Amino acid sequence: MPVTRMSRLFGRTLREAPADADSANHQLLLRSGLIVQLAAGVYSFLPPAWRTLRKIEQIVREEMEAAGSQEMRMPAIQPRELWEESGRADSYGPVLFNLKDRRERTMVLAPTHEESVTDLFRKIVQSYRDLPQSVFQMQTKFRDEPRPRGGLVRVREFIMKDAYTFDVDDDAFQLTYNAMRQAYYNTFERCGVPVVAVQADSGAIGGKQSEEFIFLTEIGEDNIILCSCCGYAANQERAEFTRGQPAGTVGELEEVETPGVTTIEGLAEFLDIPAQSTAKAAFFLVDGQPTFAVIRGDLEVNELKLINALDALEARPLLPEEVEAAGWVAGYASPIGVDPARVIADPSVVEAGGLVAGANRVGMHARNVTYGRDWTAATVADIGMAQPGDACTECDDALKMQRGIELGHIFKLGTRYADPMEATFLDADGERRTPIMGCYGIGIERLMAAVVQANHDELGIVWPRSVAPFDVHVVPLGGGDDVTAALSQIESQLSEAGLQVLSDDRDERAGVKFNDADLLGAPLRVTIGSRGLTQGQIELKLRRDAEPTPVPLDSAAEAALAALASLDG
RNA sequence: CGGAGCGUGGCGCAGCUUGGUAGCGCACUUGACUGGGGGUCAAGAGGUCGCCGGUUCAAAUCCGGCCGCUCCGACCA
Repeated sequence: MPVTRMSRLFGRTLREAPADADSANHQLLLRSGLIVQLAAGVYSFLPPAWRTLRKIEQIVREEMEAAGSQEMRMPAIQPRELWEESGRADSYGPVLFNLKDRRERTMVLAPTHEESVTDLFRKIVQSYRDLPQSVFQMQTKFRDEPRPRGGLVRVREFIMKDAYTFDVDDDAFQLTYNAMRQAYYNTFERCGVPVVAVQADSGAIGGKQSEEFIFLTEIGEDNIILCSCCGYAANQERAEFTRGQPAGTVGELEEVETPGVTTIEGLAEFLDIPAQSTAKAAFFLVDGQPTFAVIRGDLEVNELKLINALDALEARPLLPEEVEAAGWVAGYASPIGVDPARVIADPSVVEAGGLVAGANRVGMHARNVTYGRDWTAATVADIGMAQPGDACTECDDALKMQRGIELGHIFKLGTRYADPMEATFLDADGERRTPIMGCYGIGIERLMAAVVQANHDELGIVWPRSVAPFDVHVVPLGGGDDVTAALSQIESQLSEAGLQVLSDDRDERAGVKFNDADLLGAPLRVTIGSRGLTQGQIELKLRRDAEPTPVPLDSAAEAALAALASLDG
């Protein structure tokens, strides 16, 4: 393997990070000259970064193949009709990069490949004898994200590993899913990034159950609810929680004057009652329909749960004028008298008994508002947002919340795509059946960012050996004949041993070379200087260690291999 | 899409309020010295000050419009 010369390396290190970079990984990736931004959410990956990305890809590839998946390739350019067939042209619409070919036909740049693979399935698979099937691809995908951010964390053009599986039934699927789940743990472990699997919402991909593999870090963009007692972990989007003691009252419905009181906090204070004794109304436009959501006053509505409970596609808070048009009084709204078909209630208000709610008149609230007696809702469902401190549904311990980055997401798709696209097979009885699909994604560049975030210090990156762009960073000091001779000996011994070697052949001072070596973060540094050579010694230093170790020049290569081997354990 | 901020040499920034020859640090080139944690000295190269328009004798600076980038939110594997 040829030695890479620092003087020839395409890219430069920076002493100061560009002002745009916020997180440690983004700053280090820029400072070390690994990535260069071209546009918002669009980056170039210079040679060392590309080496790392290929190593990550290879780990992913090995684990996918070990799980029985076959690598393949699918088109990035696709006719928009394919997306209309699955029904996602609209739901995924704004994220799709659209383009027209010379015949004015509308094409899209694929953001993901469920449609493509389902199309392939129906063209290829006819019999249960052909199942199960598992394929994967690592390709560039394109998403016109509303807001790229965090360096490589959310970008618009990125490599994604996606695997897709097809099984004859739920039982068979579960085996496939479990194997993939294990492959995910293996993959992240090998890349040196700790992850936690959490229950998640399946979002625009669709389907029934899904789990995200989260790297917990303060720079993450997802909120993760965790129970340190029993291990429950879920994205806040769908986390469940116990609602605590109801604080309802018993009595006749009666109105009470509450001038100027329009918030739950104000109401609780004005009437000297706990927020748990109040009902909160929140108004949403759900798939175009004004919807009245009711939840206990101390809780917040989780819009995603709301959408899922109503089997809807989208929701947003109503604008003030829309609230008025619906006949509701912001700040004093009451579910009493509202068409139950437009009301959705959280169990917290149903179970509580009498609560203080609005009276649908400015300046008036009502006491003892009781579900079932005074009002009802067509839908009663969990629409509450779990918060840190809420009780775990499994063990009643207090839940915690941490930020995290979603590195992988695995889904049970069920028949979400096979149904609309009419992908079927014949079973042993000659009956036409629909395959149970799964899909399994990993963002490759995002994973690299997580590797850096999880493996750095104040001086630079500390690459895990498995994905380091170079195994060894050789630093010759001075250009004396003794150094030159030892350098050439070491370089050839290390590269003949199969190591990837970066050699700093620049005429720079020691400090400059050491700082760049720390920044670039190769696991092992080999320092060759006259000072040591007079005793026949060179120095080895693991990047993660503070101090170098002198070793005899003659056995330096073996010592280097041993030092690297010590990292793999 | 709503809110905030920023666009001046490769990177980090000053200059703008009060219009008048575009500056500093790092990096880069050449030379000398130096040589184990971003060294010193000397001499250099490099910028239509994001773009377009306006005001003015004169615009980086004032005014209008647009574009780009970042952050918060919305949204989003």
